[in-house]
Amino acid sequence: MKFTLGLGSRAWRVSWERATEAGASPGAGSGALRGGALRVCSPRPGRRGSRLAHALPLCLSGGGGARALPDCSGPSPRRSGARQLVGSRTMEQTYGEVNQLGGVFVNGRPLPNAIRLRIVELAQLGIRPCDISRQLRVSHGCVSKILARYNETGSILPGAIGGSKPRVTTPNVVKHIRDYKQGDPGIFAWEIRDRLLADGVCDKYNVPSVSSISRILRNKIGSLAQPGPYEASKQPPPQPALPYNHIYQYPYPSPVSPTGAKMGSHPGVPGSAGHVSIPRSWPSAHSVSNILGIRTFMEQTGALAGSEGSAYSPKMEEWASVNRTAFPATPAVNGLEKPALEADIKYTQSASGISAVSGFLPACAYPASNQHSVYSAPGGGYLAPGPPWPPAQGPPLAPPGASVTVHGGELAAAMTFKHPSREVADRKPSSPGGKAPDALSSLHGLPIPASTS
DNA sequence: CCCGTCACGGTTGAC
DNA sequence: CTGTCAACCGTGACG
Repeated sequence: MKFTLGLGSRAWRVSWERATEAGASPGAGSGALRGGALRVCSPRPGRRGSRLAHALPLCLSGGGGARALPDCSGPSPRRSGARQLVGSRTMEQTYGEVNQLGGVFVNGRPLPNAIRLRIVELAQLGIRPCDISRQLRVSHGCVSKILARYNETGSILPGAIGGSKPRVTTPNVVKHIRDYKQGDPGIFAWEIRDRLLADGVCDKYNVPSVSSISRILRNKIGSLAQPGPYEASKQPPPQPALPYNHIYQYPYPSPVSPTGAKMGSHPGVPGSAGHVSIPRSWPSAHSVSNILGIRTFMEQTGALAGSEGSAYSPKMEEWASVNRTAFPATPAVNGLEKPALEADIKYTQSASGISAVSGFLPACAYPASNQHSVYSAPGGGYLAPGPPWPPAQGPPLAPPGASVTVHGGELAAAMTFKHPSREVADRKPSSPGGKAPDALSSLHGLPIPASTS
């Protein structure tokens, strides 16, 4: 399979190659509606139509002032008609769509980590993907994808969205090229390339192409008789990676411990009869076990408060290195692609705006910042729209201890990464009888529906 | 019925 | 500031 988003290596053009750009005809409706989308290879007769055309009003933030910024920044308002807003205030519109299962999603955006986590969690409990799909109301394709990725990388986090491939011609590289050139004016670009590799300045993944080197020689070196703009000023030139640093702040707005407790498993802890053999010991802070840990509300609040702070930096870095070490060119720091946290960041940022959870929780688990708020349906949370699944009867599958109901708050909280040191303490022993909803039952005084099914 | 796959329309963020 | 590009997203249908 492709999709090798390997932990360590961030191949920018990974295998997940798809013909994408090829025939994408922009314009049509949102994904949900793209009924007419033509499938190049196999035209489907009747693609489903507009069932989703209407979006649901999910609440959203009412929260009133919570959001730091008016969401203008969100997905461009008024893009496809399909998107819909869920808010009452114009500025706070958020967009969301409902899939066939009744779940809410934001086209183009990753599912909340809480959901992702839940998917993995349920899978480990032995629940079949199809059931997970129904329970969480996430398309099975998505469930499949997330589980596949998890199995492959050990991470439940989405990949890096947006951005550009890190530059390979870092100041350091330029400097070396210049040195080589100065040392041997007649040196060829390809020789420089070889030397960069030989000297360990670059590796095969980030060595500049010959043409790039030529360009550097022509544009930079050529005129650089003296200290280049780079080193003169900044010693360690900003590595491309830097931009990703901010990611490390990873507060997830919603606290509360999720059922994470339920599994409460460390990589090897009893509990999940994971059909997904994942007893991997995943050093990452994002390991499922860690993730399942819950941060305390206060902890989170604090984190949120200091949005700019480095509440989680240490950990994140740790994770970073684990997760994305591979990009040689970009040293450690960014080992972590912003990517992973990206989504959360957003939440984070907005959260910070909210100042305290209090603001966002009442109505929405997430600060209503643009799309994200979509996931925060009031009370019901992500699953809100639509009848409980299965519709009328109890969940057929859920093992006793694994009721899979998801609460909005829970979801939001699920992904909070707790500090390792607290992990154990915070975790509740999983109780066979249930997932300890109590932890979730109230948040900051707010009652959260114990269960929806 | 299940599930892996992939086109699609979408968002994001660096340049 | 805006546009472009290339990454990723989840959905939904195919097989």
